[in-house]
Amino acid sequence: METPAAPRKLTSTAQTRGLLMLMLSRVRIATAAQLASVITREGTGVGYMRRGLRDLRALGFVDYGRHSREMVWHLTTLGQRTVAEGGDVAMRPHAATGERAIAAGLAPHGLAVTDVIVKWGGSLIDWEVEVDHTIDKVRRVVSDAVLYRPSRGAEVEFLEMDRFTMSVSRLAMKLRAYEAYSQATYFEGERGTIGSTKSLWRQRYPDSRLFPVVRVVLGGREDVDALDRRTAALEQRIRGIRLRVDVAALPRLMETPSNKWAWQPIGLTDEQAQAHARRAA
DNA sequence: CGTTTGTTCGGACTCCAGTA
DNA sequence: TACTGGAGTCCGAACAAACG
Repeated sequence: METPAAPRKLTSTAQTRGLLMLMLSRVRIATAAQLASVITREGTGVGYMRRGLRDLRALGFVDYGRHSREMVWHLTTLGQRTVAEGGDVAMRPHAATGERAIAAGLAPHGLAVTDVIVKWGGSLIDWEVEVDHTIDKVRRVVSDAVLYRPSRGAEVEFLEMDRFTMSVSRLAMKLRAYEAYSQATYFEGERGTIGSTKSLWRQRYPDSRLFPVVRVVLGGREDVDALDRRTAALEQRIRGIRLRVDVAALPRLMETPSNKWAWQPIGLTDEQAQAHARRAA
């Protein structure tokens, strides 16, 4: 590939650079430490990641913005196009690069989402961030992240990050928006003929028996008790919601191996969700 | 033996508390 | 309020070790 005059010898392997590009295309923004923890154990390899990132920056594929002390990395538009042309992963053509999010001071939210994605483990390829689910002309719900992994009757899971920046009632409204999305229908068939009504969400996730679980991660505070109180308040607000909602506190998740993560269900149980699905059918 | 990966160290930066 | 010095981090580069 013709590159804009590489100023010096590259100090990283093509393999790591490719991996970095791939990871950044999935999580959108990340710190060097976060990226390192995906492929090496905690603490090691950060310097190595930095080398790769520096090379990629010299090549024009990535850039960084500052969030206080930390460098927050993101793909450039050139980088995004390159990943898309690589063909290994599906890239949305007009996805934002993350540069603006960092500049706007939204880095902490994005980094928290990245934290969960990275710590969750599994394949980064299976994640997509900032996914737009349009309900109708005025309503839509944008998922912080979607995990493409079959789970509990659905082919994906939704991830929502809350950093104590919105009120509990607004958080509840977002979950109600998910509920609306789960129940929205559209009419299929010619005007005036006998068509059929179908669930909107099945257009996008046709291989799911049940509407996906919404996982809410509460962060923004180290105080776990405060987060628990928020969980309880949220549970109150969404009482009777026809949606499976699981909640967990970010500080707890960060200190626990991901296979032991404990999620607290505050919406429907799997059985209830199945019963609803049968009744609707 | 050249390349790749991990570690160490100095410098630069940011945050914060104390002071005028 | 503006300034300053200290403390703590993070970055980058040099160095060392492991690898094929």
